[in-house]
Amino acid sequence: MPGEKELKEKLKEHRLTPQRRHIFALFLENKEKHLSAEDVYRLLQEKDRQVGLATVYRTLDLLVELGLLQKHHFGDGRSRYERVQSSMEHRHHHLVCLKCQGIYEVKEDLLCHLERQIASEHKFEIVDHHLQFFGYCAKCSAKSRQKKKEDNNPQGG
Amino acid sequence: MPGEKELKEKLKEHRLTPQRRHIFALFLENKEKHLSAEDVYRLLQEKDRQVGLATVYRTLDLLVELGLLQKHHFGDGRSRYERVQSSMEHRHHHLVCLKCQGIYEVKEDLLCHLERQIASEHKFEIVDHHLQFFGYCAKCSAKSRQKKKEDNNPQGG
DNA sequence: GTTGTTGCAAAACGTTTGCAGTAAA
DNA sequence: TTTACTGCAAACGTTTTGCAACAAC
Repeated sequence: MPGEKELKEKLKEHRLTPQRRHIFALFLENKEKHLSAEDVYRLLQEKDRQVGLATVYRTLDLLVELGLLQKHHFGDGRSRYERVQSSMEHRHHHLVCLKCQGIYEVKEDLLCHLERQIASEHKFEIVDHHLQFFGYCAKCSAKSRQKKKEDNNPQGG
Repeated sequence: MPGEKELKEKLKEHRLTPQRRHIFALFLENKEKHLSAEDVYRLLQEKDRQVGLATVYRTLDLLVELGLLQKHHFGDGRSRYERVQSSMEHRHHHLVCLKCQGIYEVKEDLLCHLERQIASEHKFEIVDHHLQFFGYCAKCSAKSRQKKKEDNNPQGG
């Protein structure tokens, strides 16, 4: 399994169990996805790699602690997890569609400068940031414009 | 009550009830605070303005929908609400201390340019953004440095 | 008087925990 | 063999919901 070595190294005194391998592997297969605990549980079940939900939660916590995963809160009531790429690539932002709940990634990170400025101005030691843009994706935006049109001309114009 | 007119105007077809006035008033008195539903419930209780918890939740939802409050997710498992100032001032960011859970505000908004750029590049209609910096506030940062020192010299040096 | 709103209690939801059995080291 | 880990079920804290009583309009 690719990435197995990384997992083993990071685990250190922790044990390398099948459950932990399965969960980590799932994130390697879904690098761009933002999976909830429930997603992980369900996806493993579908692959006949059933892992108890409590174990899923405990493992996700552990992998975050080890720096292998990143935890996000997009405001839909559940936490979502994502593979942390190399530290170079790890900075990116999210576009959260308020209509379809889709999550899109923005690759650039243009906050380094801002981060330094804020850190020195506010005497706050920054270790991470989350930047989320809320709005409407192209698809939903088009639909919404369509609907507005219809509302203004209910007879159909 | 200051701001009452604004509430009445925004409510439109909704009804202006004592409960809604009390909750909105609480946010006018706590412009810089990030109150959870439980906070609102408890604070009103202390002021002999008891409102049922379910009503607190329903009202907070409504006030967000009306654009009077903003909902935040700082990752501590509960939603927090904050008064939306005039649209000019409404953009600001948060410093979340990972140690003491303190939330500090950064007044500037330097993302307008970035927002426009992302909107056009990704064909995403941005209506809001949340920018959170995670790290350690001055107080906790000092404590942490102190602790590290002690760990390196356990005999005390 | 009509209809939206409230408060309560119950339920739902995501998440955590206690514990006995299991398996990695 | 030791000790960490797992799975289950029960508990937890936050949020939502059904419903009858109530109050704003």
